[in-house]
Amino acid sequence: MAKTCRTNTYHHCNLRQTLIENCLKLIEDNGVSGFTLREVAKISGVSPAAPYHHFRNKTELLAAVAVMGFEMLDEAQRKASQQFDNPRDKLRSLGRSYVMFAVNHKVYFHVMFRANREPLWENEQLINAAKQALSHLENTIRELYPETEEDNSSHIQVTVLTCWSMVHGLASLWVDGPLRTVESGKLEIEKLIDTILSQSMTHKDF
Amino acid sequence: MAKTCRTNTYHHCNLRQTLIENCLKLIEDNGVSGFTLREVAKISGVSPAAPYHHFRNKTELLAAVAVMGFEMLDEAQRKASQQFDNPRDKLRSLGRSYVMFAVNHKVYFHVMFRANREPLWENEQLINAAKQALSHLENTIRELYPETEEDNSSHIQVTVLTCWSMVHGLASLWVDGPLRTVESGKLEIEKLIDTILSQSMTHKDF
DNA sequence: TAACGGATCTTAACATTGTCAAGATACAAA
DNA sequence: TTTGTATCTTGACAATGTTAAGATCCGTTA
Repeated sequence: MAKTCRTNTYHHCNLRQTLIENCLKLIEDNGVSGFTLREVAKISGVSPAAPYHHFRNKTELLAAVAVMGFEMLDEAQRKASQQFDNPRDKLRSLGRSYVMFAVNHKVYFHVMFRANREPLWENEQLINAAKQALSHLENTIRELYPETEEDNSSHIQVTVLTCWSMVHGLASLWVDGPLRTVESGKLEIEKLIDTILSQSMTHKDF
Repeated sequence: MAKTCRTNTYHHCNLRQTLIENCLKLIEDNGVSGFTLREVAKISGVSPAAPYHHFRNKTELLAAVAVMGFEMLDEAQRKASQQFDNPRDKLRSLGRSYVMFAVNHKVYFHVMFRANREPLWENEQLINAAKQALSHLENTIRELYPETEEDNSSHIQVTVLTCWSMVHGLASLWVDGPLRTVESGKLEIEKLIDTILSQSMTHKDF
C-alpha cells in the first residue's frame, strides 16, 4: 500500500502510485473493460480530473500498470534462472515461472499483453521493460548454444521465439479463458505446466 | 457483403449481418477498444437503438463476430487437415493454418480470444464454435496415438494442449504486437512459422 | 521573511457512449 | 381487412473521458 500522507485535504502526495494500485483493484473486480478512470479517482479520494496531472490519459495509466507488471515478471524470471546452473534446468525454470506469473497475476498479464494493444505498444518505457523481462530467456538460450558463429544468431532468435510461444500460448489460453472452457478443467494448471514442459522435451509432434 | 434490400426506409431486412460486417470494419480501423455501437449503427444507416433488436448489448455483437471467426477457423482447419493423409503432416498443416488465420484475420483473432473475455466466454454458442474449431487438432492427435487404452486420453489431452499452446502463443505474440516490437521484424511471419514448426520437431529445449 | 512560480488539486462543463422506454411503421397471418 | 409481431425511430438518461479555468499548497529565490 502506498502511504497517502494526507495532512491536508488537498495534496495527495503519492497519488500516482495510489492510482496504479487502485486501478489494479478495480480491474480485478470488474475486468479490464469495465474499469473507469473516474472510479479509480473516486476510490483514490480525488476528483475525476486529478489523474490527468499524472497520466496523459486512461491508456497511459494502463501502460504504467503494464510496466509494473513487466518489472515483476523480470524479477520472477531473474530468480527463476538463478536457481539453476545447468542451462537446460534454467530454461525449464524460466518457462515454469513465466506461466505461473500469468496464473498468479492474471490482471497484470492481461494488461501487459492485451488491453488496448495498439496505443500501448507505442510507449517506449513499456517496450524497454518488456525487452528486459524477456532477456533472461534469450541469455539462457545463448548459454545453451554457445557457439560464437555469426550465423548462429538467427537460430537463437528462432529458438527464443519457439520457447516464448510455447509458454506464452499456455499462459494466454489459461488467462483468456478458453483453456478452462474447452478443455475440462480437471487438470490443475501447476501440474499441467510440468507435464507440458516435459512433453516438449521428450516428444516432437509438429 | 450483405444485401441491404431496402425498398423502403424503414426495414433494413438484413441488419444483423450488416451490423456484424460493419463492426469488423470499424475494429479494423479503430481497434477493438475504439469501436462504438452507435457508429456501427450509423454506418449501417440505422438509429442507435436499432441494434438492440438483434443483440442484447454490445458484448453480444462482439460474441457474434467471434462465433463467425471460429466458424472461419473451423473451415480453415478442416481444409488444412484434408490436405494430407499422414497425421504428422496433417498436424503441421493444422499448425500452419492456425497461425496464418491469426495473421490474416487479426481482428477476428483478437475478438475471438481477447476482447471482453469474461462475459464473452459465457456465451454457449461461442463455446461450441470454439470446441468445433479445435476438434481437428484433437482428432489428428488421436490418429497419431491410436492406442485404445483408457489411460491414453489424458496423454492425448496434454499433447493437444502442447500443440495448441505452441501455435496459439506464436499467433498471440504476433497479433498483440510484442513480437513485432521486441524481436526485430526482420523475419517474415510465414517463413517463421515453418522454421518454428520444424524446430519443434527436431529440437527439444525445455 | 515575503513574494512568486510551478506543481497539484478542484469545480464545472462538454461531447460521446451504452442503454432503455415509448411510440411509429411494415409485414405476415388470420 | 384486421391484428399482432418484428423491426425501426425518437427522445431521453446516467456514466464516461477529457478539457478549461481557477484554487491551493510547497519550495525557492530575492
